[in-house]
Amino acid sequence: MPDQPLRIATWNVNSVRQRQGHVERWLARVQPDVLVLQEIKCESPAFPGAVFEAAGYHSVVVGQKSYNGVAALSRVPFEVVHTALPGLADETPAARYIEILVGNLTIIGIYLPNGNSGGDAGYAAKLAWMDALTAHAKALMDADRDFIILGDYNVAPTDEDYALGALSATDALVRPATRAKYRSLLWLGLTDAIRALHPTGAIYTFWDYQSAAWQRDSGLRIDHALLSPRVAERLVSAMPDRRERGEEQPSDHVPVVVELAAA
DNA sequence: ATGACTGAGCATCTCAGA
Repeated sequence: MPDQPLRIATWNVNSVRQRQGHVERWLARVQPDVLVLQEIKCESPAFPGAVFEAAGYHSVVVGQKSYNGVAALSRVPFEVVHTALPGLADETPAARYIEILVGNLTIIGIYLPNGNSGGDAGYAAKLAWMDALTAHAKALMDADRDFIILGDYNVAPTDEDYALGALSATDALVRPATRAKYRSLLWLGLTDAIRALHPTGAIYTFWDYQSAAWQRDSGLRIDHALLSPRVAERLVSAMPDRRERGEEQPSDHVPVVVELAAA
């Protein structure tokens, strides 16, 4: 079955219950085919799926109390493939991973651990999560699958990806070990959708609530969409939707939208 | 030198976020 043109997006909403109206309005305005959400911050039964259903989107939810939580919304048919990152040695994994299949395309939504809390163990858990993600992506590559991994990576890949002073050099989002793991993922042969089309310049996806970060444009580029090789050939556009950060009571992240041509 | 937002939850403080 040939793949159709697709508009695929990711958005860390920082509580889906606080941002339900924002998401509804955004779906109506942008009309994505698939939207993956991060930091829904609720257990699955509390997810406002009926609201999105009324807007034409089916959903799959991987929730937990208070923290984390991911979901996928789709107006096209899909199958749920995984609700946790395969290969992660964690008895009770946090709700950070959803993998669905749309036609021949695997769509993976991730909320990668921040790594700044929990001391050395917390940072080690971030790196372990990245290792497991890379191993799984390699398995998909070896199986010759078409896929896109998008979401909140909590990694600013280069110094161009955060505003001067927005982070310290020792922050878990920019530490050399963090960036090395990210490059290991990229170097499987994946394409960073935003940088493929916009190789240089400040392009941010997050602005802290503190210190008037939005007003000063003191942002970070930490939400990414990585494409497998054949999917990268279909890439038409990729850009954060900055407009959402200027809305009332916004999330601190904005959506990132990727458009793919038909296969 | 400093500034300090937001959300959830056994809640008037703590943890986490980045």
